Amino acid sequence: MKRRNTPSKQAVLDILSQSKEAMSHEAIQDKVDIDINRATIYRILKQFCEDGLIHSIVAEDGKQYFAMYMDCEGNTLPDSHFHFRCTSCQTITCLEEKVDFSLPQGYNVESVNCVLTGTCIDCR
Amino acid sequence: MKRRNTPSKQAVLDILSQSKEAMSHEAIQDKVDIDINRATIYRILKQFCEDGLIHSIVAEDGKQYFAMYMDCEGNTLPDSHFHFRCTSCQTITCLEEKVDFSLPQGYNVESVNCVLTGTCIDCR
DNA sequence: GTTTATGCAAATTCTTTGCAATACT
DNA sequence: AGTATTGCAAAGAATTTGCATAAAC
Repeated sequence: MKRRNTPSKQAVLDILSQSKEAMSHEAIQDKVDIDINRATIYRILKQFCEDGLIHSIVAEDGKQYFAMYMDCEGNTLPDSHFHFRCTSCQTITCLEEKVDFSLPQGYNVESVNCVLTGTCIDCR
Repeated sequence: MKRRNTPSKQAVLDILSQSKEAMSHEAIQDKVDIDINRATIYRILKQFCEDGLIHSIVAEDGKQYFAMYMDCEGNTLPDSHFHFRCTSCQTITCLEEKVDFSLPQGYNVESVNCVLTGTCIDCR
């Protein structure tokens, strides 16, 4: 399936590129300057994930959050990094800290979903 | 609120004690030998979590999974350990591997939700 | 002109809640 | 008797899907 460039995709990408935090679908919809349908946003995000443009994590609240694979300075994040979810300001940040582990032999890891929950420095 | 002992709670606890894996609400309901209402199971699990008897994690599928704080041999698991979710056999196992990280100063962690997804040794 | 994207509404799935009935202690 | 627990049905929230229309290439 060939991808097409559309205003909706561009808008979602713009928002995510400007965000230091991983955003929920709802937050993206709120921030986007044009009206995009909920389902469309979900489809765009899914596509971006498939294309490796962004990554998604699922937090303890059971919701998905999306973020670029790059931080604001344009540095690529390590494939598997920790995320921090602040229960006070509700933000989810990508941490520099890489997830490090060793598995029993024979296990094969395809994806990593690590979220630490608590209060961030701005909220304590 | 004082806790009472009931057949439903006992049944749920029995199932979880015998399981090497973290179980979804649905799996528990299927395995329990008596009929327990869905809502009741959720309430029991929530209570067990509050009491620190079991722990819950949320996997990438957005669902909650529950497991004892002890493994089958009766050894207590570390507070924060990795979980492994096999996309082939759909099981979620508590790993011995402890989640290890260091946070920027000022961050305060209350809970840890770490799930590695892939294929386990039995499924490759 | 084809094929991908979108909007809309409805459907799914997991989880929670209100409330009346039941069962512990 | 008094309070915790349960079942039932309905409500909620997040996400997905089918389908007709619109927009990209």
